[in-house]
Amino acid sequence: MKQFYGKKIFGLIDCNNFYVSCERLFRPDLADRPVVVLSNNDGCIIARSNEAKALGIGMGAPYFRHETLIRRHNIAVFSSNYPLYGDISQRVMDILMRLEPEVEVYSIDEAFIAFPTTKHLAPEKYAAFLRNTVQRNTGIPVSIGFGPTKTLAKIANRFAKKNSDAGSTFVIDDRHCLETLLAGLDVDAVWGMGRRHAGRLKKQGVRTALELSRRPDTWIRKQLTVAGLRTVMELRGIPCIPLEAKTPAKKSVATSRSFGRPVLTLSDLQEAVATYATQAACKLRSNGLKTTAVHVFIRTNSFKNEEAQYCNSRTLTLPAPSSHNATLIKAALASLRAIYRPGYRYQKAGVLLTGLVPENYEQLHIFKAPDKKNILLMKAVDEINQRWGRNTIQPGSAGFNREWHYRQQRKSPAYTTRWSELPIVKASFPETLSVA
DNA sequence: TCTGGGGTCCTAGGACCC
DNA sequence: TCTGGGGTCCTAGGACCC
Repeated sequence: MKQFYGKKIFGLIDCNNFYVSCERLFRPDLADRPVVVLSNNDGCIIARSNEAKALGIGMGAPYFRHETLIRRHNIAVFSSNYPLYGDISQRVMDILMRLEPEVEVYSIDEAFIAFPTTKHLAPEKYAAFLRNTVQRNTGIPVSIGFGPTKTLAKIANRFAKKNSDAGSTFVIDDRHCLETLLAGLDVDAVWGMGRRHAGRLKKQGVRTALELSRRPDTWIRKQLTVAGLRTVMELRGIPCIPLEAKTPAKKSVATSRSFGRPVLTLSDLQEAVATYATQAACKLRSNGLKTTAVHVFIRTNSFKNEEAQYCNSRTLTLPAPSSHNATLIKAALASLRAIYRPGYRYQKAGVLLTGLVPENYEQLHIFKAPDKKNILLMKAVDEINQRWGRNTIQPGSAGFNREWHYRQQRKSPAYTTRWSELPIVKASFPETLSVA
């Protein structure tokens, strides 16, 4: 780091087309074929291989709009397989954590690292080493960007991705390199500048990241609030967003899904909401948390202009923090009954838990002793479902027919997380092989 | 027929208190 | 009967991220 010497270097390691790369791990026959992965309910395309991108398939594009193109080009299509992606992600992160003391797991497919400039004398070489290690040990290709701030590491990473010939790594290491890069970068490609911000900036004549970085602070603050100002400082090479190596405690937990078909009746909605409350409660327990507020929402399909629209939500505060299925279901269903209106075609429902507290935090209810039996019961339920599959034991209110349940027609096996779905390898010896 | 899900942070405005 | 300013807390909505 020539001009940035003496400071910290931030690195962003980003798995290339992560979900697609995970699917390809166990399907080497797909190495050169275009591949896409779909969102829940097989609705949108949320990951594309480079070949699929080249065919013009955009991020988040509705699947049904591209069906013809997909057939014509023999594109492989997968429903999302989160247990698989989560497991592979963990393996990638484990490797990074073995090599670096400070790792921030930023998302399922990205991690930041930070180290003093003196630690690794040639960042270019170190980036190549990291990349090769992850590739060799997991089979997942990554791109790596280094820069003097997290925002600039993000930008370096973007150029690394485009630069697969140069080893999929890129280092921003002096003022000239930085300014050349920013001058060629659209504002909406800057981390933290979403569509709204970028639109407003462009109206005011700010088109590139370099132009943005040269605007006065007061102007930025007014247009984009303090978060925007932080981003601009980072573009100038001044670190404002620290590395967070310790995962902060969760503040909310949500479970929501679109339905596989429109839902009209209260009883179907009740099954769905009870199911989501159960899943959310399970997430709470696995994070060692309890909730104090249960929020429920329902909504019709806003893409259907010709249909009557309705959406509503309600929050219920619990008398004492809880993570017990029955308690959360009861609260969620009470809210649902209050907001349900007949005569609409509902498309989505969800349960959001907020006001989370650690499970050992005992805000005792005046009239009720803590229910030890329930705690043991939930523990047993979680262990059984963990071992035998998610719905082995479920509350009756979550329903058994589940006609509203979302579609997932093209899911790959849970190759690495279920014994029954492990890939099978068959080896055969060629006849000419002589055994000594 | 068919358009995802799960998060965080910031701000403005209202309620409330002294 | 009339009247002030400042502070805190909470919530809803908007913006962003992957």
